[in-house]
Amino acid sequence: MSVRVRYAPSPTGSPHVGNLRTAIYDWLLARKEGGKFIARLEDTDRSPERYVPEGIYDIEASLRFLGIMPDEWWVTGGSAGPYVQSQRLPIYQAEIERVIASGSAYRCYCTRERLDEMRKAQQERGTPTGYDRRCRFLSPEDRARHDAEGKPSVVRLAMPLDGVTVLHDEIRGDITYENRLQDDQVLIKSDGFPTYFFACAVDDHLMGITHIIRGDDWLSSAPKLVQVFHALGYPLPKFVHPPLIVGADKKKLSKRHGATQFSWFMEQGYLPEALLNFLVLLGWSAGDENRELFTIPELIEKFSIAGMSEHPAVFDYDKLNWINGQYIRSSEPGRIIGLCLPYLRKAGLIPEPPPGDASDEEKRIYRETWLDYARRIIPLEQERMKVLSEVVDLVGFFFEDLDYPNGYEPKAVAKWMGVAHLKPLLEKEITAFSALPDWTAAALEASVREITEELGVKFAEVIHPTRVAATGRTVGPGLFETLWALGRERTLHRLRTVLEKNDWPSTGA
RNA sequence: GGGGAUAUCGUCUAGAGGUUAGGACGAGGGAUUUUCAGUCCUUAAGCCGGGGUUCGAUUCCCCGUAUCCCUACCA
Repeated sequence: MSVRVRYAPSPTGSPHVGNLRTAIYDWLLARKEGGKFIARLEDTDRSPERYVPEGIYDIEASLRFLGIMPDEWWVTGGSAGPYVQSQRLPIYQAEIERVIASGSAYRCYCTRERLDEMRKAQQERGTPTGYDRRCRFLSPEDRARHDAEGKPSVVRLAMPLDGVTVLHDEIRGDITYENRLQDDQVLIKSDGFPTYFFACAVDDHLMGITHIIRGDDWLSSAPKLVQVFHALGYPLPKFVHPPLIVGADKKKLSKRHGATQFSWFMEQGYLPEALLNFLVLLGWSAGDENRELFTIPELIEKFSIAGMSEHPAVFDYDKLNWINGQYIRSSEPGRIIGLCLPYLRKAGLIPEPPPGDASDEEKRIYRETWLDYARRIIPLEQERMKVLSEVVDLVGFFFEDLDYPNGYEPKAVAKWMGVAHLKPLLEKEITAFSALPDWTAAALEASVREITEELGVKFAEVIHPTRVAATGRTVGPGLFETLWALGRERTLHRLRTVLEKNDWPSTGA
């Protein structure tokens, strides 16, 4: 039987990174085994906090971003649809009637109040909590009476009262649970919607799912799911419970650990392959290969359930940044430029492009003024970026109108704009740069080295003040590439401005 | 309270009944250099505890401990 795996998110907003890691595992397994990757929307919880209709777009965007497109899902359909649980109600209805008729499930008329009180009392007594099964043993007459009265009800699983349920997890092996300790799980809620357990079993069976891959947090309730499969008379798929992703405090990763929503990572400028690479490694390893960076084809080839770890993994933002930096550095500059432009526009460093119906002339000017400039600059910072959004801070000084000393780092000014040889240096540079036949990094360097000689100072004593005068800061790409990228006009303008406005010590004249 | 899972450097992990317990992130040091970054070299850092099995356990078993997860008409 060919492998079919599913990613089953709930539309509660932008998916959690742990959730997407599971999707990645699903996808890798499907690709590795030549199977199908299916996505199914689990929207059976209709409470306003848990049902965010727009959340579905975040899910789609995340999958697209990562490049892990389902073979069958609600967007494109498929032979086992519909792939949205709220559209499958009649299916659940038919199946639950069958299970009730078989005696493996029963209607429960207990009110929430009674359930709450019962639980409270159990907690106070220190006894295990759980439904007391009152309705399980209702007489047919009582049952008929409740139904006749139109009492609201839920349907519960009639959990076996003794014996054990053995779950074979592909990562951890056999796990044994005592049935008497399992609750009579609600399968159909009073609003008619199925709960996770029921919908999951029905859908996974009907969709031909061969491997249920889901977080470790499902492990303790797994026997209930297994019994639902039994009650329905379905064969069991394979179960895979990867370890949880946790925060630095070892607790299940959540909002309070910082960013966990996938959308945040997309906004920050993490590359898809970096995120995928990092997430895969959080709970899986290629074995004896001492390597952290894997291409997607390599991951598909090497992936296996056997390589999955069984203990939780702390989400390490530092390592993610390192991996992302690696991918940024090894990307084609053109790609990075294209990805960075939106950040520059958003920050107001470059304007929005002219509209489609603008004149060719306008478009040409935009391109030459902004795009060509950005194209010169961004590659200079490529090896410094950890995330794309950093480009704004990194290249800001290229775009901003520096009007000395406004926009200059005070510390940089204090350190270098008071040195004795600054004035002759600037004067010589302005003269030399104006006359430079070719505005290239090499020519600029030759020129500055010559000036250094004339001034009789160390190279560093020329480099640093020149950098500060031209950029307003002490750090950045190599000085000559910086000046080259800045262009002759901007460079001269900035040097002249410093020359004019600097607070020169009185010369005694 | 009950149940389940897990335990190798700070973090992600590899590993085998006998190894100098390997790699990576991060941290420290050094080199390169015009700064930062990068790159290269380098250092420190680990088998939870106690029993048992065994000639020999970090590795296998048991117990303990710790941590996490579940304990909803949420998934």
